[in-house]
Amino acid sequence: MRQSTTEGETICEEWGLRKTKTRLALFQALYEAPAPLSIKALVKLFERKGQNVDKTTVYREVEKLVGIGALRAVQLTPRTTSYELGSLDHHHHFVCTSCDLVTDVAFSEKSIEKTEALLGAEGFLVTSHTLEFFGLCKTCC
Amino acid sequence: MRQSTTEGETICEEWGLRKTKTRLALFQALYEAPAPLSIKALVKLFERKGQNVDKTTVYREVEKLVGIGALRAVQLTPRTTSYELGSLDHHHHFVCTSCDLVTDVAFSEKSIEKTEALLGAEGFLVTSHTLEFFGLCKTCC
DNA sequence: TGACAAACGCAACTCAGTTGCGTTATTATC
DNA sequence: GATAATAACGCAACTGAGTTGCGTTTGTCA
Repeated sequence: MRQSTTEGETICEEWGLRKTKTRLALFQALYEAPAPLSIKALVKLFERKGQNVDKTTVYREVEKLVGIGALRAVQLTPRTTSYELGSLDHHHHFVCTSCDLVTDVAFSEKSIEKTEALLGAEGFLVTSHTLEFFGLCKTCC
Repeated sequence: MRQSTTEGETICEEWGLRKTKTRLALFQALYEAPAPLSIKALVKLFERKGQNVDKTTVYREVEKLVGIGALRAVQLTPRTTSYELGSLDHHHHFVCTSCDLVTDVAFSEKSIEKTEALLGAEGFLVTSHTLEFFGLCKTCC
């Protein structure tokens, strides 16, 4: 029985990164997760799999990986940041304000109104949205 | 010389709210500000005007006012929440990642791409945007 | 003007995220 | 396989936004 290559190992090779336990587990977890994960959720997940990792290590790891583009940080709640794989296509999220469920939303050049209508047709009731732009202003360009 | 009615007093009357010093100063500050203000910024502003207000009071005040719709909370940075008047037309924001300048962006049914092009024509370089939807999922509806 | 509820200040707290520092593990080279 | 360089790691202490409890003050209405 041959040893198969995990998703984490593949990503590490793509980015020329050391294959550490934490990093492999992190990529695997985010690859399997249906939605972005918070640091707290990641630490808990690793614990349940019998691999105790300090939160500081996870914070430093995601900071590095966001920096090189291997991960993306997403802000879906006021206080906590979550993370998803940087290789995913550009997309947005739907957050249920009652049960905290997070679903990916493909945007694909449609307008916000059309997207909301589409979500409505799928059974989601959209009550609000946030749209913020980031970049450089006139004087900082 | 007659006593003119301030913006804060008008808003308090509209919402049937007590005209407290903090509340009047809060509405006035947000009315005059060109962009959303954080709790820290508000406390500092009050201090500079010679009116010391405890941060707890400001937190409780904005919580109440967001609850009734007199204010809106906006999340433009990972850790801190800012506030703007709830009476403002639906709009979005441009955040300069270099100097933290925040500018209001009128959306008016256009697509994200058109809005980014418009901002570009005005001298802003948009490098990214966030779009998140909030509401109730299928099971919570 | 007095009574009542809303608003307030202060101290202590929670919790996400950060920093410093000494130790351990991964990888390239021998 | 041994070894040296460096990246990764764990732990403890810290920061800073936001919260809670509680006793006091203030705005409003009868």
